[in-house]
Amino acid sequence: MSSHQPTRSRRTTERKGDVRERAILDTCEALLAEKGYEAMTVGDIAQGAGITRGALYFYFGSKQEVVTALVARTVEHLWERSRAAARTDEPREAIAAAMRRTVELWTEHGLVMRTAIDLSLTVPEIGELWSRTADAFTTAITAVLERAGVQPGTEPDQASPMARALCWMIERSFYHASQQSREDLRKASSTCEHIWKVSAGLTA
Amino acid sequence: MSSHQPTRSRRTTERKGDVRERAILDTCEALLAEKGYEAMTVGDIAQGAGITRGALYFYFGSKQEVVTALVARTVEHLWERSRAAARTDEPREAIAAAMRRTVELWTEHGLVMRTAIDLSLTVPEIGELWSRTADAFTTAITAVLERAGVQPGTEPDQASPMARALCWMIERSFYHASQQSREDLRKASSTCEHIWKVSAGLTA
DNA sequence: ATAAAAATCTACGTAGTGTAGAGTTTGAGT
DNA sequence: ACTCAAACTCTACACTACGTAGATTTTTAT
Repeated sequence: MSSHQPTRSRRTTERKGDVRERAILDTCEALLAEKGYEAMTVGDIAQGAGITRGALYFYFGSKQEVVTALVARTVEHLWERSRAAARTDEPREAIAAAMRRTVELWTEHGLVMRTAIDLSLTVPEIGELWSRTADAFTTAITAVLERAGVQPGTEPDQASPMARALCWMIERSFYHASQQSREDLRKASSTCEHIWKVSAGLTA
Repeated sequence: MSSHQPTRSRRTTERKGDVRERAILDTCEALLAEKGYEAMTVGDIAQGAGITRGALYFYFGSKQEVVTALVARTVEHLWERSRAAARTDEPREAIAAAMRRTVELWTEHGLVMRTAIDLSLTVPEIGELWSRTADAFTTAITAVLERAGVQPGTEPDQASPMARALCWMIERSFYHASQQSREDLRKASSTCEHIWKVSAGLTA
């Protein structure tokens, strides 16, 4: 190997470690699905990634760090997807679009998102990541509510606090539904959408 | 000691173990507040209760069993309180009353309730207990919605699923608020109450 | 070709869990 | 008052999983 890469080789061929790192995170995600966080041991992850425990500690300082990295990777994904969010003006359509996107996110990344929520309390780093994500969603919801005519402000019946509550409702509903079937996810989505609309005053 | 207790002594003086058991649960609750579930070791609990680790394992088979018992004890409390629930017919007042009660519950037992939620996934027994509790709340909310004129049924915009979503909203909102201040709890309560009313069609 | 950096390994120290089995206290029946 | 079983408590141990140390091999850059 080693094509010496004429000029554009500021970044040489991908480090071997980068591949391993990805392998570790992938294995971690798989094991998380298979046996859950507690039952999953550092040895398991290493074995799955084709290295020994000792080698794994070269990449990550602890089991928690591995999972944190996995969450970070996924959340990164969410943010990118969110940035490409529809810029619909019609509130009714904006809400429907948002819920469609949320269903997608949870079908694709439900496992990691559930893990993030579960570990938010015990792993501060993850708590921080998830808290940021929730804030982003809350902000988005607030905007829609205001555009639909809800009073802006921080009083209990004004946009901000309402958005926060709706965000928690969505989080929890999807958290549970995504453990069941894809069908449950769809139903939960419809219900949340309905409550969101009603809360926005779009009662018709 | 040992007054021989003429006739009514079918149940002799409280077993020493009963006292210990209570001491263990009390200590567990205190430690949970102080250092959290993960950091709290079985040795800590035993020490706090004035016995050795070995002795503790006479009462409970594991750390998880201790916490499960604690949750059970608390949930028991909730149920009793719930049975004594106001039987108001006027929906608006029923909602207000329910939220008042919920605030009480979370101010008094927030810590254990949060723990129950956190461990629901990893400790099946606790998951079961909490799931029952949530069901009870959902049923109550459903009743109020229906009395307020919401269509009964299981379609996404009918009473049952809506009640479930509202239940999750309340759970999550209080979960977070109870980690902050009593004031936040009050605010969260107002917001949830408002959304609940609007969802019930009590928009005036 | 060589030396630094990157990656990997084996071996060890530690903490916390749960179990075994022996010892002590309590109390109900005689 | 005596006794025996149940209730209770202890010390000691085995096991698992984590994280660290330090030696060793592989890659990569010059």
